[in-house]
Amino acid sequence: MTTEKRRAPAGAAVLRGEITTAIRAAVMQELAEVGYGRLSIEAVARRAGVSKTAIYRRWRSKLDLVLDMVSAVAGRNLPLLDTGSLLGDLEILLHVLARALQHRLASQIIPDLLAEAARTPQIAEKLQQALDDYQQAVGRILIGRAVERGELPPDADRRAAVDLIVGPVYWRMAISRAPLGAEEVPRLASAIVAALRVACVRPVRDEVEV
Amino acid sequence: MTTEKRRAPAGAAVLRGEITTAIRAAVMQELAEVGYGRLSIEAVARRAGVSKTAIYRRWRSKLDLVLDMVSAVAGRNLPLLDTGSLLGDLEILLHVLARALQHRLASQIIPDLLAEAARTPQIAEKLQQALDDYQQAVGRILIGRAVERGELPPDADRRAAVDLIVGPVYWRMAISRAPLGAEEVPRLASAIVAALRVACVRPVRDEVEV
DNA sequence: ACACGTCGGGACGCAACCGTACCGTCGTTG
DNA sequence: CAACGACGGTACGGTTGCGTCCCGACGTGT
Repeated sequence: MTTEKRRAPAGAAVLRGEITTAIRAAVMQELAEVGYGRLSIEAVARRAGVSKTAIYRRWRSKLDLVLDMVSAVAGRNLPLLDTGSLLGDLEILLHVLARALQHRLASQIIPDLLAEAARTPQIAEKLQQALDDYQQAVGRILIGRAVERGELPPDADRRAAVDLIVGPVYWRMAISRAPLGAEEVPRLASAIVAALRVACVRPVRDEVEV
Repeated sequence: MTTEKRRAPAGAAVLRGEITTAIRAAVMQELAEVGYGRLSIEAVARRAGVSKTAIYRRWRSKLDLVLDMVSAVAGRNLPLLDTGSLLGDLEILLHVLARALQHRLASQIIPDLLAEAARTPQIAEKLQQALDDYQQAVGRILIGRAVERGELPPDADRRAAVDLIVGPVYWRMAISRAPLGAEEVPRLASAIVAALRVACVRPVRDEVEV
């Protein structure tokens, strides 16, 4: 192939960012409205006011498109302030979670993709990775700080901790779909602290395992 | 219309139970495999080895079909043994939950339908109803007993209690999709008991905590 | 000012599914 | 034993979405 002089694309021959943005927004809307299973490229194009070709030029398939969006959203990790106490840190975290899950888009898309992950390995992988990162962050920062302060034993089980922290909020907001009043957060937070103190006592059994 | 003598359907003119059963099984399989969004009557018919007509004779639409199955499954409430202590009751419940969520069909169908509920009012209604029943059962029986025994204060907040009990298990099994070893249950149970003791102190506000 | 070359848009063939109408089958009831 | 009548199965038109191809438009670099 004599690709002697290959000028870089220029002029109208360049992806217009505004259109990419419009597509991304449309995907979010569609994802929330019909779910991943029924997500159709045509509907996305219609909603974005864009041609199908515009989408196929950017992503190879529906899966590619969604995977890209997931990593974009999941990439940014939440900042966890250090309030000086486990209880305070926890309250902040719960507020952030509750706020995030209050958004219509999030509360529809997240459970949908999590369900889809059970049957689409690529989605599962991406989400699992994002989830692991998140869990590690929570475990390392939140629990780690508490251990340093002496609020929790040093051999705390991070996985169990994350279950206890995130589970109730997710259940309440995304499954039970009942609002979590701001005034309920402190009580929930202190309950979780109590649970963590108990749970983080390592496998009592006859110890042995590391 | 002279509907004078109308003989009751008989002979071959009666729904064959075996076919109904085959359809139900096929729906479960399909639901797990492609989800509600992509559930197609044709695929169900194929898998069940049955004609589409057989399905349309029994249910008016896809929604009807699924709603029927949901109420059939959700109808049966789990028996909660009385072990004599909140901790014991809780361990039993957690084991039951973990066992139920271990089944492939359940762990795929439940999150899928819960996500779908966010956009299909009828499904939401059915599931919400089933969920409410379940939550009430747990709250009334499990928490109720604990209150009678004096393990929890009488004005316990059942909703918050259910969040703390079910949330972590659901998160672990259905979202994080990590197995919950039987040896972890006791620790989790005792952690939840600790949380309940704290959480069930009603809206404290400016009151002296116990 | 020209030419380059990618862009967005519309159209097309293909495949899957929906919901219905029709048709021969079959077991019970009188 | 004969006739009833709903059964299950096939066939059909209509709709929707996929993925591709071709074309005119357009704006930057030479």
